[in-house]
Amino acid sequence: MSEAIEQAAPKAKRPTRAHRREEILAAATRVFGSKGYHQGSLVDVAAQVGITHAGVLHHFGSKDKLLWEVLEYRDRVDVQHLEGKHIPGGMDLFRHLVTTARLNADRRGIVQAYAVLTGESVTDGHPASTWVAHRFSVLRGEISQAVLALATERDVQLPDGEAERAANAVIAVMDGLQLQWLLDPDAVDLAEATRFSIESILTATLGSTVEITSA
Amino acid sequence: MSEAIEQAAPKAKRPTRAHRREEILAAATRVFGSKGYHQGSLVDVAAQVGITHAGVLHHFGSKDKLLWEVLEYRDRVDVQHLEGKHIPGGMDLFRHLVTTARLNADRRGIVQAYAVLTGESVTDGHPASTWVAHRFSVLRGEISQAVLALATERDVQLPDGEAERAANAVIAVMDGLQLQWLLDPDAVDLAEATRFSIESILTATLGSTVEITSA
DNA sequence: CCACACTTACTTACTGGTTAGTAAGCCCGT
DNA sequence: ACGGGCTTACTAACCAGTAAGTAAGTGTGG
Repeated sequence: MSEAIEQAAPKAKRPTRAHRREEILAAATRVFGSKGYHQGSLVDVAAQVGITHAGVLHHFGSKDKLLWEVLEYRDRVDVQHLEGKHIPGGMDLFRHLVTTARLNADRRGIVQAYAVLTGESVTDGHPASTWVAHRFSVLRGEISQAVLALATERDVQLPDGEAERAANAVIAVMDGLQLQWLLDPDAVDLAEATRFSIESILTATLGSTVEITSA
Repeated sequence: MSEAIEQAAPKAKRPTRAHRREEILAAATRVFGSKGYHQGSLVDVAAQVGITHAGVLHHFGSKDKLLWEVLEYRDRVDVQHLEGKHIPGGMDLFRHLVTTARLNADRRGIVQAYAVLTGESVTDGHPASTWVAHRFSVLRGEISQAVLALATERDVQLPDGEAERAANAVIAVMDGLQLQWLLDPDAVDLAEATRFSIESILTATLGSTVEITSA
């Protein structure tokens, strides 16, 4: 899917199609992140890679399609630091979530893009809404699975729907903390607050202290 | 502040200034909620009250000022169901938060407006960003105060900054749950999920079971 | 009590700006 | 020499804000 991203210096050759698309996706992530989808224009995106907005459309066809690829691009970046490509389960999943939060504290642009697009997605007919809804439902499934695994591991019998409630709370707290952190980075330590919140929810759900140790 | 809103049928007189402004604010809340601030136009707002966009500007001067008044309007609506106008402390505050969540489940428009504008506010130079940041800091203060009150009440010694961490988690979970609920109302029971999440955080923070009983 | 002065609540018409998308053509590398 | 990658040029739509005009109301002095 991504070959030939190297070749940085030698002669300023014409960029390959794949490389150019990657550049545009990175630029679009920055622009949509800092201005939102509707307010961020193709002209802005194009300017960042030194071409005109028609050049961007040449590669992506329409603004909507560009957004879709940006969202998929984020997914790719999100899991690229995992060794095995599969998402972990049980306690490893929560460790992964905290680790991601720690990494995110140094990737403001991506966090901002995610927050802005998620917020915008609740507007009527927004092109990102199905993507966000789908993402939530996938996360919900994975996290509630992990909660159930922990409960089984600790011989705890959970009331019906409790794992889903905990999963919703975990997702909510991560998104909410990102918002607060974006608006006032000094008020929230993203990684620490995420760890604290998830631990709290798991501890209360499982009825015994849960600690998430660093990876 | 609001006199002569009655007089429904008789002759279709000219609406008073106060009444007209109220109508426009309600319309703007709907429009900004369903389309966002940038994408929602003054023409949209004006059409909902049956005037032109210039008529809206006559009352509010500019789109930015209209937004500001919409945000203040939401604050007013938010606390109007409280008997005494002051915000409660201690356990009453958490009861209030859950009650508000329950009411919000039947006020989708307002929740949507809040979510959309909060999300948009993290974009660069957004007119709502200072309002949202201020709102967060006020909430943070009130909630951490309430957590401290509960801790004192139960003779619990909290580590330094623990009350603020809990407050951040509570705020985050409420915002995050609203997002999920807006995108998929069937996946989240707003009031129930809010109660569960806040109880979890408080229970874990205070080290003993906390239950939030209905008001 | 009523006419004249003034204010309020708009409308219509316009300005200057920005937008996504299209069409046609140019240039460079292969 | 040909095709991909791009530019220039354009369109049609939409935007917030301004200016000027109008009709309906309100207050007041005689």
